[in-house]
Amino acid sequence: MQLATWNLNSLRVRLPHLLDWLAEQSDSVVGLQELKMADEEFPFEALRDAGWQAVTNGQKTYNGVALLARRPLEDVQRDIPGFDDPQKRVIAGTVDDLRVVSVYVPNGQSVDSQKYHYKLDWLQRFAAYLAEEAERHPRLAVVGDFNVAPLPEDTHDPEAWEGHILCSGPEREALRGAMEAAGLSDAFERVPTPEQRYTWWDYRAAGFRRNLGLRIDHVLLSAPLSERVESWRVDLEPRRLERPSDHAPVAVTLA
DNA sequence: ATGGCATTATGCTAATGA
Repeated sequence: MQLATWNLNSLRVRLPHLLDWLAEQSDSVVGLQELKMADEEFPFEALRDAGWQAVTNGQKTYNGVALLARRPLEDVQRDIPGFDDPQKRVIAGTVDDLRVVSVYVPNGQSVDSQKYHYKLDWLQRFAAYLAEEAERHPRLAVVGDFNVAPLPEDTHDPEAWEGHILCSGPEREALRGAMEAAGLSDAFERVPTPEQRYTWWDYRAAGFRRNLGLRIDHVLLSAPLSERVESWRVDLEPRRLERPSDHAPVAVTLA
């Protein structure tokens, strides 16, 4: 089976891309981010017709996350319990014996901005939540847009990005701390380094054509799942289409 | 250092993203 994640940057605009991409995916659980759409508008019917169940935590204009699966999604949890946050960034569900979380971590705007501190606080809350989820669910997968490039080589220009938003020390430490607290490891690190590792490219300055990308979308796995990783890939085809999302889908296959 | 491009909305300018 396969675990995947895709920040769509508007489900309304990207629904045709999503349906085309889903048609090529076999047994999968897919996390989506940046739906920018309220749950009442979510295209449940189009997805059901395509063979996918969906659970959503939507929001108008900003944020919004979902989980898709070909099999029933149960025990659905929206948001981080006990954290009063109006931004819809988390949804969790269970498919068979697999617990999956779809997350859209705050962007942070710029280092030391108000949004940056919100991001760091948010990651602390998320870490505590993941630690609890990991205790409850030995087979835990956390997929999404983490808005953190973990390593210098996860950017096209490590010197230029060093210390900037998505790459600052506190952000990287917060992500690593969350992973350690929950016993999660990056599926990317379980496979030989692929030729293409970036998952996001700036719309501006022909970022995709020049491959000026970042690796900020991740599939994190608890130990029992980590051992089952067979491959990690980023699908570039949707990024080449007209009016693409600025993110490409990432998929990890498990034995 | 800035903007570059895209999406959305108490819309034609401003906020946000990464």
